Amino acid sequence: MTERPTLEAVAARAGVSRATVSRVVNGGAGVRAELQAKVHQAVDELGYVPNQAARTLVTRRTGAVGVVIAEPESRVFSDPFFARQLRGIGRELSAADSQLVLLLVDDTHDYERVGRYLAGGHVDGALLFSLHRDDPLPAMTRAAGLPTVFGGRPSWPGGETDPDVLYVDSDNRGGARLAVQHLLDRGRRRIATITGPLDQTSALDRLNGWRDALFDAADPGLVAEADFSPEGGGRAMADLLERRPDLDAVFAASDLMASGALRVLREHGRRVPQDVAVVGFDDVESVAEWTDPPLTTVHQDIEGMGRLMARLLLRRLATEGPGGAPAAGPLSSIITSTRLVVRAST
Amino acid sequence: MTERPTLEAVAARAGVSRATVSRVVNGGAGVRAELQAKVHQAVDELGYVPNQAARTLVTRRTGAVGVVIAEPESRVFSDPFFARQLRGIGRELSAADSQLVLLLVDDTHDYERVGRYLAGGHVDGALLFSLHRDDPLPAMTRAAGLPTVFGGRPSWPGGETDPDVLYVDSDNRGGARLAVQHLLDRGRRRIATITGPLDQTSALDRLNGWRDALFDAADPGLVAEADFSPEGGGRAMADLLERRPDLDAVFAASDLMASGALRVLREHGRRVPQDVAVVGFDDVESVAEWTDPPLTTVHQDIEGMGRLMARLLLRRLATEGPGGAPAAGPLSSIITSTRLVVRAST
DNA sequence: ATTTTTTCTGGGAGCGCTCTCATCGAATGC
DNA sequence: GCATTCGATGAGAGCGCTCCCAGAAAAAAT
Repeated sequence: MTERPTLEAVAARAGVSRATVSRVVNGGAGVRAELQAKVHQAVDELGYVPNQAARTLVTRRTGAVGVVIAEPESRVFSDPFFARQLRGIGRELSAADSQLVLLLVDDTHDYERVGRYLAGGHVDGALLFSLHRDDPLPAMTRAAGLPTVFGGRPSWPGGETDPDVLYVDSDNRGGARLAVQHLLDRGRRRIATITGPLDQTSALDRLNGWRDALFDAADPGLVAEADFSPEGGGRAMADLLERRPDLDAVFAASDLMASGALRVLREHGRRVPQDVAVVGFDDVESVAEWTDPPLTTVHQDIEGMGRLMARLLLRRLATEGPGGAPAAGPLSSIITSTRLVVRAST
Repeated sequence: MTERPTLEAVAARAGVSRATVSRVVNGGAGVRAELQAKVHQAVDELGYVPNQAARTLVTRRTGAVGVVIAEPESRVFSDPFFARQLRGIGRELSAADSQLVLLLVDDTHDYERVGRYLAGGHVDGALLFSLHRDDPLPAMTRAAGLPTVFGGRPSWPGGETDPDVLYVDSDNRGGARLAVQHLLDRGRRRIATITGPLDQTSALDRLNGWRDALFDAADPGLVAEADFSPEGGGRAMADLLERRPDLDAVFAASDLMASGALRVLREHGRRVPQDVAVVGFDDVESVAEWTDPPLTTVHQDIEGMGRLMARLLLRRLATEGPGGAPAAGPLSSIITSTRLVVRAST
């Protein structure tokens, strides 16, 4: 590995000062065109690339944003939800010329390392996702003073109302109400629900939406908790069929779980939608459109949520960082709306 | 965001010098226990976290490794291959207390940003994956003098024999031979193949393995190129059925493509394995064991390959970096073996 | 022609850390 | 008891960069 050239070297070669090279490298404002050309030539000849560590040390900016997903890889890579959201984030950051750094937290031991990474100033801000109750990450980024935006409503006490806590979430509760109301409109009366892990607010909110719509008919015996996976959804469905063989509809809190439920219903000889109607949540095309029958589901704009998260963080960085504008109006969390997409499963 | 404490502040509080605090923070070798305790207390009280940029500036180490995947998110997140390999890498890096930084290259514009990130000294080394022919990344990391390990045999001229180029690959060609030989042993004679994108060496090698085993029977009309996806595999299968309705076996260069092929065969009323035998490649349980019928396939240890890549890179870093041991024997690329797993599709 | 203003450019401090080297006290050897 | 060695500590240089400020040069105004 040959020695990497420094600003100094470029300056010497171009016959100018370090300061001038620095100006040129950073846009060249206020430098004569002639000198700029000289500097550029020297940069090319030497193959100069600025040392980010040195730059970060003085500017306090890294140009990178950390995205932390606290789920086992297996889920991150199998649930299209993450991919979609990540794409939205990536697009937005890319447009702002920021680098997305994806950090996966798999086992507990990783928390410490990731925390150190975040607190160590490797990134300008953090996007945290899919948090479960008591996740230590929010406390970590807060202690580190790292601007953070959450994907999904935070679950800790007061988190929701704290103006310093920014999050992007979809209207889970409203969406769930929509789904269940639709089932009621179709004449269904014994409507079960398969929930996500109830230590996540999204799962909890969807369950509450189900309760809202059913009032007294919200029988706890019609609730089965799963984990957002197809297998979990299948198991929950089997469980429900055993407990309440007379159920005539199911609201699954994710498309993936709904797909598992559909399979189990088929195995039990129940026809969908004739015997049992099924509604999902997410509207991930690669799942909802390809199930048999295609799934009625609650649509949320996942990629858009990712974009919003990124945009919110970028705006926060722009106002809080050094040289930032003095707050162009307060930032606030965002709840995106949902809508029902009716296909053949209801 | 409150001012973050510096080493200086900790030193002042503990009543020692900066140097001593630095020693303690980095392991505490050669510092009296009494002082160590004092320093630790000061660190805790102040909530001190070392500034990585400053540290990196002098040590030239970041403690992070960049993993670059040059595929659209949609593929990265739907092909279990990446997840598995990533897990292997993550495990190994985690054990070495290094941070995995995942960089996704989606459109062409991203190359420049990722290149800048890699060259800018954000990471100590890079792991590059799934490269297509003429991918600019290898040239970038080489120009930046960044230690790099490749996933899959490099495709550029001389890349394979250059001792400076390290890669981990499985014996794709041998595996493909195994698969086709197995089909021959089963008495099949018109054996088609569905390949991956032929600008990737893994796809090319598997095609060559198919040719090896068939000799003269390797009819170009029995080859269809796809893209490693189920849909692509399905399309290729349909294509083959049209061109060679009398084929009696298919070797698909990935399990995902095989699954698509199985679906299309079923739709065309061909029974597997009676009418057409199918072999895949990868042995990703979540696919191969769940197809109908379960898939005979070539097994490769994907997670193990990820671990090997990481280990190779770490070893390279240990020897090349500042203060590195003077090369504990030369490093070399690794080809892992494959084996056939026979299930019900043949 | 002289002064004032405006543009450019360079000098130099300093970001927070590590690491070499000199220092100093204590422990050891004779 | 004095010279020698050794371990623990601190002083200080410097990593590569940005950015403030002063000074030089050019342009504009008097």
